[in-house]
Amino acid sequence: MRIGELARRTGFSRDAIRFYERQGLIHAGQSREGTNNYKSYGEDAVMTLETVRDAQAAGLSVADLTVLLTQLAAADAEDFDGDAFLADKIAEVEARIEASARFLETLRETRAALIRAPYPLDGKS
Amino acid sequence: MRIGELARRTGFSRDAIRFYERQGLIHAGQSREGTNNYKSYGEDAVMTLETVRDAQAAGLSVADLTVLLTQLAAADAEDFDGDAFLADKIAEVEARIEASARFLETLRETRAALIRAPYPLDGKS
DNA sequence: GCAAACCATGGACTTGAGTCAACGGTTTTC
DNA sequence: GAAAACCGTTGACTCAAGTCCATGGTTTGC
Repeated sequence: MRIGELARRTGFSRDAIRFYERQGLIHAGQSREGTNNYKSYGEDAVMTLETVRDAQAAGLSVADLTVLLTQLAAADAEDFDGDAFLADKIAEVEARIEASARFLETLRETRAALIRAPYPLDGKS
Repeated sequence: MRIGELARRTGFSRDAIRFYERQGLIHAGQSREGTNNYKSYGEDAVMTLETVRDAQAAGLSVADLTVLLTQLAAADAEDFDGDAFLADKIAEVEARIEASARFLETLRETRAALIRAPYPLDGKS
């Protein structure tokens, strides 16, 4: 598919997709027709970009993602030390989820308090 | 306490703390002695900054935090419509936690696969 | 057959979240 | 009583993650 369809299907802008491609997150072949120089993306690009979306929500940088994805692709274990990186990122994401859950609880309590007492200055009226 | 202690106790840099103060996230009084112009922060600043740390992990911007904190302080319900903002942020954080959990699962599966088959190119040796 | 919609490339620009450097004043410590 | 460590302010700078714009070529819809 071409970049427009990929953009529609993933919700990323074309410019963002091009940016990710420059960073090595996804790869495209040339249109087999050779007549134009349009790039052509496979279904895997959709999957990758969906993962990218989740990873961003989890706080990973594009640089981190690039390392992860290229290391997974070339998982030939000579550089299996990528496991340390992986373990690192897992710990990071776990910590971020915990912090987020704490903060979510704060938000919920705050909201409950506001709803319970919408007019806190009204005690003696 | 002065900014150095606040920095030590929260793990934020002095510059970051000053930045948050400029953005209205925390507030300081002047040192009561008046002899110098050092700012003086209360215990509440420590709490606030701890919340800020969690909120950042949850993906909130400093601008969002400023709105939340000032709205909570001035929760006099004339502008109770802040509830909509609150509900919004709650939904956002929930979504981010779910995406993060999905991504975490991906990371874990990846790691398990790598550990199970550390030398995937070695099938026939 | 032509206008509208699409594509690639390059480079400049933007925004958020700080960091850094320089300056001069203050407090602490030896 | 100095040197080291701290403080405030200002303004320039950085870095990530894109966005925007211009230019020029290609495809598609009517």
